[in-house]
Amino acid sequence: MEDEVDRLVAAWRRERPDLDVEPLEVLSRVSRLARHLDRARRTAFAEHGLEPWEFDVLTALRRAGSPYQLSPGQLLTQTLVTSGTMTNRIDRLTGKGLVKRLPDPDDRRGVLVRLTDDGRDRADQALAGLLAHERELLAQLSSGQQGELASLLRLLVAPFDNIPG
Amino acid sequence: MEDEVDRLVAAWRRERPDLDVEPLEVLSRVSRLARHLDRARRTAFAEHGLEPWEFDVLTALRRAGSPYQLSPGQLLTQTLVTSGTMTNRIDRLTGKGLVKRLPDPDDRRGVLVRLTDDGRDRADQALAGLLAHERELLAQLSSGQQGELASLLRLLVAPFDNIPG
DNA sequence: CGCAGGTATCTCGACATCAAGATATCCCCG
DNA sequence: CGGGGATATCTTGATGTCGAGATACCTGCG
Repeated sequence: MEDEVDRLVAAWRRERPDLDVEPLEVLSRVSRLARHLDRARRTAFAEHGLEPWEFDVLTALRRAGSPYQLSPGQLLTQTLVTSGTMTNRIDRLTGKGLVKRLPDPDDRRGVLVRLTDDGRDRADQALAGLLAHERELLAQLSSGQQGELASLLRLLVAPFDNIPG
Repeated sequence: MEDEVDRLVAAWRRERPDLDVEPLEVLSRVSRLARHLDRARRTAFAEHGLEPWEFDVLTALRRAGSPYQLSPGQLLTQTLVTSGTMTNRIDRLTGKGLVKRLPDPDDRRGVLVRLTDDGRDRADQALAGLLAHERELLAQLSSGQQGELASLLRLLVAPFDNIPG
């Protein structure tokens, strides 16, 4: 089955036969797939009354384990947004009663963001819903193919995640 | 080499051992990699005085081949943005002298967006720069691995691209 | 002890995006 | 030929994000 990137690459080969556009076969597919996934996630979360960005923050806290709290700085590295964005997100989630801010007892510059009980339940429900949707998308691939894909992607992501940038 | 998704999955297995979080191995990596790529692209394009969204539009027109023109609607499907966004983008690119709007001779509702000579040169330069950067990122993978990765990704993207959504 | 540099978070203004609706035009079918 | 639904583009208002800078606090060195 052909996809938009096949068409895109074919067009470049016609218009710019002097260039090697092979990298696009991988990286344009990653970007486009991510864009489609964003839309699908938005739909999936709407069933639980959450926005994708809310899910990202709540689940980061949920994963931290009891007492479900992290500093804003830790949340930054997990969600790949800037500090201004995170401040704003925490404000809004606080307004919805899903998280609350506590002073960090060990560092008076710092703050700890903690999940409320309601926030925890929402995160758990939305995660289950998301996984159900994602399993459908991945039904295209055998279990072995999924593992292989994950491994190849890891090779590309690891440099970003490990060499801080 | 471990990445953030490995840590993320391990955390879920600890916190929610009842759930099968396997889908995240693939799809969370796609989302995170796309996010890193966005940042890298932003840096690469800055060398040519372009924003990523400008690149997306200009290259779509460039790929169309002489006379380098498409309707806004055709640009929508290629760039995965909404119509309001595209109107805004065309306005701004027009202001920078990189594209111009022409009436569609065959449909008075319609418009054709055409690349200017300057826009064409910018697109060509930025593409060459982007490919150079992307080749570095992909140096982690052998040629065979790149092909395999591209094929697996195609399986996931194709349903979105072919069943209009 | 005191200061310089680093770190954590927040503030602010600019900007790009989206969703929904408005407007103009097309096209098929009766 | 005329009306109704589809289509193409643009408008509007709300919102989320970013980048740069401000503020408060920590830390190590002299």
